[in-house]
Parts: sequence; C-alpha cells; structure tokens
Amino acid sequence: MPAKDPLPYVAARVPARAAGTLRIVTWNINSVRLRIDLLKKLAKDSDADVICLQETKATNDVFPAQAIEAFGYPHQHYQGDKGYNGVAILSRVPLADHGRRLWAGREDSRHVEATLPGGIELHCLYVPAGGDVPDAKANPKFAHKLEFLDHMAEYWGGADARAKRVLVGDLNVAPFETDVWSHKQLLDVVSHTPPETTRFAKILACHGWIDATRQLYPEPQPIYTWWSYRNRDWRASDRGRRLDHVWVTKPLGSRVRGIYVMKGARDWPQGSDHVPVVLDLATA
DNA sequence: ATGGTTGTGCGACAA
Repeated sequence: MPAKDPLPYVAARVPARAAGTLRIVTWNINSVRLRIDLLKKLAKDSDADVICLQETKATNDVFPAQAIEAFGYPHQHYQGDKGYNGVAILSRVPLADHGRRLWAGREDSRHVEATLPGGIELHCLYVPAGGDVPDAKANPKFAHKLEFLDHMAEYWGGADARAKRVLVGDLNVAPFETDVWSHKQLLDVVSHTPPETTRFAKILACHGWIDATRQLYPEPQPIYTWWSYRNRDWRASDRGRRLDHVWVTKPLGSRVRGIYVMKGARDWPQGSDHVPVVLDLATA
C-alpha cells in the first residue's frame, strides 16, 4: 500500500459530490469576463452547487449574468467595481437575504452574503492585498489591510457564533508557517507578516471560526492555493501561499465532509494565479 | 535578479 497522501490537492476533477452534501467552491478568478469559459469549466468539473468569486473586475452592468445562468447558476448575487475588486455568489440552489457590508470605511466591492437552503449564511470576501511594503506608515494600502482585518475582528466578535455560517474567499493572508513556501523568507513579505497573521488568529478566535482546511489537513502539511505569475515554472519552484480560505462556525464543524484544492486549475490555459478551493458540507 | 507576469483599458496602477 502506498502511503496515504494527506494533501487536499486534486489534479483534475474533484471526487463526485455525495448525496446529502452541499458543494461550495471559492475562486479568485482575476477577471470574470476574461475567464468566463474557465468558470464554465469549473462548474462542470466541480459539480458545484454554489460558486463564490473574487476579483471579478466587472461592474454590475457588465457582469456576465446571462452566460452564467445559461450554464446552470440562475441565482446570483454580485457587486463589482470598474477594473478592480468585485465579488459574486453564483448558485443553482435559491439564495435569500442578499446583503453586502462595507469594511474599513470604504465603498469598495469586497463582500457579499446570502442565505442558502437550510439556513446557512454564506459570506464571500476579498481582503485587500496590502501593497508591497509591510509598513502602515509608509504604505497606505498596508494600513488599509490592517484596518480591514481589525474591522473583521470587531464585526465577527459581535456576531452570534451559534449561527450556521460559512465564510470563504481570498483573505490575502497566509496565516501559518506551512501556509507559505518559506516561513523565514516571507516574514517580511506582505501576506505573512506578524501584524497580519496575529490579526488573522484573533479573527478566528473571536468568533469561534473553524479553519476548515486546517481542520482536515493540519500543520505541518504545506498547503498553497496561489502561485505567482512571476515564476517561469510555478510547479517546479512551488513558491506558493495559502491565501484562499474556508471557514465555518462550530455548528457546522462536524458537517465538513471534504476540502479539495484544485491545483490542476493553475495549469488551465490563461488561468488565474489562484486555484479554486472546494468545500463539501453535509446538509444535515 | 531593487527582477519577474498578468489584467484593465490605453496610461498607469493593482496584484
């Protein structure tokens, strides 16, 4: 018997969705209009019930809603900005209670939420990347990112942790040592600096969030969901980071049936630099 | 390698 591979990575298609499970996929698509055909492929390959997107880079008037409905996702809730940001929840099951929140005092499109059948509250979030310099005084984008993370702790700290709640998205933080290819070399690189990782831990703790990926695949197993475009051979250099996250509240912790990181999607022609992450959740 | 690549939209930015 070969050793069991503990990685959540899948090269091609994810396992068939089991009866009685809801499949939610999150993907930083880096332009929904450029990658509409890859979105269709993701829908087909993953058999997702719900797809959450970040960095759609499309205002609502140009969002490809009809094309997405045509391949099976008529229930949609999206919010976009011109050229940047943009988030979407696309579903083949009905959505209720559509909402969005503004974070860190900005009007940008970084969050949408909706309620799924069974009363599961789903949040799709895109945390600011934070620029290049990890100094809040010298770099306003980093200051904005820290403020955004502080706001998350404040908001979730005041929310009812007994709710059935899922949060997915590109959180732009690789919180643990084995969430990056080199902990030492990235301690000073935005996404893995102590001001970010300590805030990340605080947000998880203040709401009793469960990091579903790490619940199933604990440290020190390295897990990455993003590999930079700026590498000749992303797979050979493997300088990845885990920036895309799946969180659930405690009432859903025992319902997590699977997590899959669709690593093969990094090789899709003209693909995103992020790969989709799949959550299988038992419906009861 | 104070590099490198990609997307938006047509010049810088953001990532």
